Amino acid sequence: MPAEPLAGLPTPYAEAVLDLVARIPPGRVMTYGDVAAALPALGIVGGGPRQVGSALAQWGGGVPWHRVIRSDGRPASGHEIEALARLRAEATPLRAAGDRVDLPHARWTP
DNA sequence: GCAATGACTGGTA
DNA sequence: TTACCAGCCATTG
Repeated sequence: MPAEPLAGLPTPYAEAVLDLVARIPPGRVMTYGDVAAALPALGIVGGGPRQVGSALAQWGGGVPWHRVIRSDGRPASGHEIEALARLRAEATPLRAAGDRVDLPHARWTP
């Protein structure tokens, strides 16, 4: 069955992004920059935070994309409400205001 | 082949 | 704390 609802084939970089995002444990998060920085360690080179965002925007429907946030602790633009709701449901450490992730505590690295 | 785009980042105000 | 700016780089049209 088709797992990708959109375009034909994810790029190799996108596949690596999806694979890594799928490994993020519940209650933890990674920033787009962290994901981009971790890919070379998996054998994938090139790209940057923007390519991670693009990959999730197109093919992120099958992975916990809400566990990937911006460097300032805020979730992806356009999905902040839904992402925060899911993070809260997973007991992800949030800041007192409850509108951002407590990065120092919630950040995860493979 | 070239120009525009984007679920970003870091620095400065 | 938020807001704006310039740089970044694969993907897309």
